[in-house]
Amino acid sequence: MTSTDNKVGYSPKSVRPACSAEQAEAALRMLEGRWKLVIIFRLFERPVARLSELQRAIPAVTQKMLIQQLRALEQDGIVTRTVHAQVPPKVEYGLTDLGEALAPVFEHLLSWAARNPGR
Amino acid sequence: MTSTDNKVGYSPKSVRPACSAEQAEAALRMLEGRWKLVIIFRLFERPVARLSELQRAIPAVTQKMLIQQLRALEQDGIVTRTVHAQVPPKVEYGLTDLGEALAPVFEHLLSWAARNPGR
DNA sequence: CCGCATCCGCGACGATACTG
DNA sequence: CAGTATCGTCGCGGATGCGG
Repeated sequence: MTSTDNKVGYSPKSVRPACSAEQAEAALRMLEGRWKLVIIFRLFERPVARLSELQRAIPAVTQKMLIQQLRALEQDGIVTRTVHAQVPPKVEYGLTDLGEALAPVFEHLLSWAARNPGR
Repeated sequence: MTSTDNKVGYSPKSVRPACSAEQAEAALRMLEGRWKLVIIFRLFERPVARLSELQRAIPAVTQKMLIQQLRALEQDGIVTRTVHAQVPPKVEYGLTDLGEALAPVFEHLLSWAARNPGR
């Protein structure tokens, strides 16, 4: 894929929709937000993570935003939230099937990240 | 810090990093924002688009945000901006090689969008 | 100690009107 | 047609408090 002659004959769309524009924008809405993609990315490398673990894995995020975005992701059926009623409290987060279905997206996103200059 | 404990043994569903976490988060930063992904998505189906065309394609976005996000994407080397000095003014936007490299990401993202319930 | 909610301040974002 | 200016709203960061 290193050849640049791929641009020749670039008349049609290089990305096939595969879904309606409304579905696409709806999907983008549930992935937008300052930390959602980062959270999902971390949940891929640690499928069952406590809140404190996610905090340690993503030091830049505040606890408030972490909880807030996790709840939103839970509402959208992307992450699971399991509360263990005990002392000290223990809440574990994970990915649903829908969340794990994002794996190929992240794989290509990460290879793209490795490709770009970073700026 | 980057030497995170490699507690392997996870199921094969995990995503292979393929790049550093810093690169990943840097990449996510340049794709975050309310409309950037939608704009890129539209630029895939219309590789050379004027501002008014993008406005028509994305009715929900305001002109201010459209220009603002396009400038940010241009700064990050994802979209190109071509000004034609004439009357009436004509400015065309397109994808750079880096932007077009996002194609596989969008393909999987769109198939994921078609899969999820939408909500 | 861990998970979570609340109050405050700022910057991103939405809506409208205006300029070249 | 492309872009700017202005104002109001809301997402987000920071700090604090509270229950288990």
